[in-house]
Amino acid sequence: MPAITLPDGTVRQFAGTVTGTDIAASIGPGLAKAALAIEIDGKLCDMALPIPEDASIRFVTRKDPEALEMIRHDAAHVLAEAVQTLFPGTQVTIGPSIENGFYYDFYRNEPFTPDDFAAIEAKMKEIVDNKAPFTREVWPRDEAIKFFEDKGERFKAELIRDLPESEDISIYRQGEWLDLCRGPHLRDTSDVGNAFKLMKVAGAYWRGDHRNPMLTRIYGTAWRDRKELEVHLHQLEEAERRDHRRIGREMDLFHIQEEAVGQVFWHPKGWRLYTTLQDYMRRAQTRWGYEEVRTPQLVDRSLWEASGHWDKYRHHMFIATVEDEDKTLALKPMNCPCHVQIFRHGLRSYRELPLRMAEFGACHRYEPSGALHGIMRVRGFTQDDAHVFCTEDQIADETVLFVEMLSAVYRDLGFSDFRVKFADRPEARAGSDEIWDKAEQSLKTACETAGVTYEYNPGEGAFYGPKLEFVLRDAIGRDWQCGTLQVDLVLPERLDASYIGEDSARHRPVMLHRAILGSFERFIGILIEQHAGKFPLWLAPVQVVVASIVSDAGAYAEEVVAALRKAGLHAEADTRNEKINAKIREHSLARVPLILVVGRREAEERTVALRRLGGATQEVLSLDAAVSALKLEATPPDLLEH
RNA sequence: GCCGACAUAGCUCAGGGGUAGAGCAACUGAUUCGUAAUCAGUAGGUCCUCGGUUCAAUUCCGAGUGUCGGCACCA
Repeated sequence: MPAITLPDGTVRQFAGTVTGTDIAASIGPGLAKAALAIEIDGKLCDMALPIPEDASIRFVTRKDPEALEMIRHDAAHVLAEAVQTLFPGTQVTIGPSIENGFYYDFYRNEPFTPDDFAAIEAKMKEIVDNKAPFTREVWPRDEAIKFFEDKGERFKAELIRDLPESEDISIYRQGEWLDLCRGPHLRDTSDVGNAFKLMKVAGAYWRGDHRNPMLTRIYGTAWRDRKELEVHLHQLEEAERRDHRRIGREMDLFHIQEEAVGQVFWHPKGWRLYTTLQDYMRRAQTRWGYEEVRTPQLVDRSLWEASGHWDKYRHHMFIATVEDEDKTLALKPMNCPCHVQIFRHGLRSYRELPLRMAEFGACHRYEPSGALHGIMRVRGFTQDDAHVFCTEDQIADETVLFVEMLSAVYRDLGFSDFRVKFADRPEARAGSDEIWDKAEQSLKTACETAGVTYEYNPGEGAFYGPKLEFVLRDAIGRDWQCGTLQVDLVLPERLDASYIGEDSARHRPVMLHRAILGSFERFIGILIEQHAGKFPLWLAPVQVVVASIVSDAGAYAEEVVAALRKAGLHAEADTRNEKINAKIREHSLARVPLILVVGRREAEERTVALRRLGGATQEVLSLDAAVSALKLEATPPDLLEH
């Protein structure tokens, strides 16, 4: 006699074991039709699952987030059935739901191509239209393994073998087809609906390990209805329009070419953006008590051996030799060992700590070819790097200070939203467990002091210490890891850094590695995509174009430009023999934030007609008023008087 | 690095075993115009590189390089 408690608190008694389907039917035909799944005591289950005992339940309908996830998961099953029907001999592996959709990994000698999509999608629609119920069965482990092995499905058999003994081996059937699956699933294949689309094929390693065979993965997107699908496809187009590689070309900011793979040729406008950002960061560093340094690009192998990088990262370092000298040097992949050299040059006193040493450090790393991506992932880049040499007691205060600085910088650059992840010891690491215990504990304490809440990112720390990762979210909801704060008790030891304490004895300092932007290249890529190239005025490479209407106003336009430049603005004159419509269109497409239109009238009255990017209206100002207003408006946020 | 796709004018792209095509941009000329495209003309190419097949390859085949999408990697 199970008593079923509904979300509104009412309790219904049933004569014997019931299912979600029974309960929904007993409540009403509307719900019976709408309920796709049932949550039993907080656990999402199939509608058809028998409920023998008292339980609190809740029905999941198409509008619930869980339903969308199930639609995607079911779509993956439907995809797998379609593929195995059309391409016999293909082995199935796994197919989860993911953000915006699903994928399924197959093993097949011949990989799929997007040309196969039409046929696969057609077959999927057929399967959906068949309205085949998803039914759950629990099989004995040995039987399941034998079944899949006999079918030649060695990946599935391996999955079952690796399931914990305590777990049921559940099999879901949909019509003729079946798959090992934890579930839960929707009622039948028609619940998947018609708002799905196959998107791309890709290679993926079995179980994510590059030593395993390569599978062929088919990605799809799936939604509740066609309208949601359309919105998603539209967002993808929008993201493509924001692509920093495209905007970089359109705005003439930078390029990359074959002779310098993974390295950026900054064009004048891109470099202006870069230096504006660098100037800003330099001011921030000064304000927060950093000293700037500069260290060599090429450093002898012995230093990298001492730091441990040679051992671990040699294959990712650019090595340089000269014919006349028997030496091996490496382009620095990071700055920390060099900063330690400055620290240990001469005796340091505890009075100097915390010592904050910053460098816009140009680094080179031989990134795997497949990792390269525009200017976001490159082989030559510049970090806004710094190392804080301090005592263990100072870690907490330094963390507080750093989080304060990072928040201010992100806010000034237009990012208000960021999360923190705590990455602890990786498998391959330097230093004893004791040291790691200490480093992780002090970083946790520091987070508490700084009021930083974080999520765990297990095993993702640097080889010399745990780290905080600062992940910011851009205008279209994508996450980017930029900032980092790492506690390092290993390198000071390895590179023999010390200071004289109050007790006149030598002590090891702690090293905090930290960056806010990460790398300029990557961060500028993010900035471009965040703003879709429409930068805030202070960052815009061309801030103002003065466009003349008639050639008689040309001289005045030049005069306006000169006045703006004198005030420190990046201004250009457009006195070409073109119609004003054409000029406005062109500079608007070039994402110039401000256009000053000048014709005969403005020249006579010494005024300008100000038009803002995207705006339909204009504002007529005197030249002097315009110059001082724009100068103020173009002031970097950290230099504004509050 | 691995799997797949792609590489044609500055850009976006079409084409195809036998003089290489469009739009935009560029250049020249005319036009002097009031808030998102004035008109006309001209020029522009090792069809990524190297090899093979062929009477003939930019096109077909192979290798390499690069880019793109994933996977793996990201000190």
